[in-house]
Amino acid sequence: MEFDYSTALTHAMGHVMKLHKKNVEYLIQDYDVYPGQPILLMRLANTDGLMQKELARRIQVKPATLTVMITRMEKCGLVERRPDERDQRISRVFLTDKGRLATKAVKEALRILELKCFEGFTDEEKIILQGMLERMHNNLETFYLENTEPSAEPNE
Amino acid sequence: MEFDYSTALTHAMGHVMKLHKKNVEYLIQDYDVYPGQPILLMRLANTDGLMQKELARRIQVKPATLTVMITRMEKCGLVERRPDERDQRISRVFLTDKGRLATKAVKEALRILELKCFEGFTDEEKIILQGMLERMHNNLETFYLENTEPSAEPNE
DNA sequence: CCCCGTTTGTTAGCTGGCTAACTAAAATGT
DNA sequence: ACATTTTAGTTAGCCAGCTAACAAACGGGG
Repeated sequence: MEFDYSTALTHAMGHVMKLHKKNVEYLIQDYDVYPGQPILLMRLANTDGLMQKELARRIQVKPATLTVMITRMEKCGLVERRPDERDQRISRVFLTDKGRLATKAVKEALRILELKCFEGFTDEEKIILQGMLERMHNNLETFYLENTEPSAEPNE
Repeated sequence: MEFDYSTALTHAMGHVMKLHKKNVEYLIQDYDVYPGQPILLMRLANTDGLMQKELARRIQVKPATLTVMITRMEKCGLVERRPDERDQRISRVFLTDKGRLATKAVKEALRILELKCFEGFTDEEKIILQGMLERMHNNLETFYLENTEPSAEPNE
């Protein structure tokens, strides 16, 4: 009656995501884009000019992490910071022209890879998978909140 | 006719895995075990005494990465290196008693989390998901090999 | 008006992943 | 038997993620 993690579904899922990441890196290697940046570029392509805190929240990363990434990307000329006029604490992040070009390439790479990844899948299967992922996410989030924020049921 | 990565299934899957990792980190925080180590400990619990290269291959990590991890874990007293008697280049990695204790706790945490993650899933659904993950893995691996090792069809 | 708490962002220092360049030991070949 | 190549592991230096401690700007209360 042993639990064998090597057969766990989350373990298999981790391997798939690792392989996906390796593929992304291969496809974007000719641009000045590093491993963590595609997801950030996709977010910026969608909505430019967010403040860093909000941007960090959207891509599920801590503000401190984003600071370093943005600084690097600014040096590469992919993005630029512009201070907010009203609130001097805030700096808003925008894509440069070079950034927009890189974003286009990254988006195409991700599109191709998504196609390849689900080759042979029916639309119905993809919908089923999406539903499962949502349920997993809910389960994990509930578990996390229950453990870290035992604010509910304070007594008894 | 735009591709929107925020709706991509791999994107959703990445979020699920991130949340999973956050939960693992929460559950093991009281032990001298760091984020990348659970998967390594699980492997060692399964088969002790592997040479580093083989161990790296099993957990899908480069040998250089493993060197640093093992060195740190050796300092923490979780594992120990023993030189191979026949081949002086090889060092084999073993769990210590402390390592075995930590492994037990990690395994329990992963078991609980796996249960929570798939709460509400039927056995059939889990089998379906497993099949999908295998197909995704195959698709991505095939794509990677086709691109990086165009050894097949050398001409024409 | 000024002090104090809050919010935004940065810096420092850690783990973990990678590649590239290196060392040392073993295996091979002439 | 010696030189060469191959293999295992390490080191250095990079990017990405985190936490903790900090600086600077905003805002509200007395």
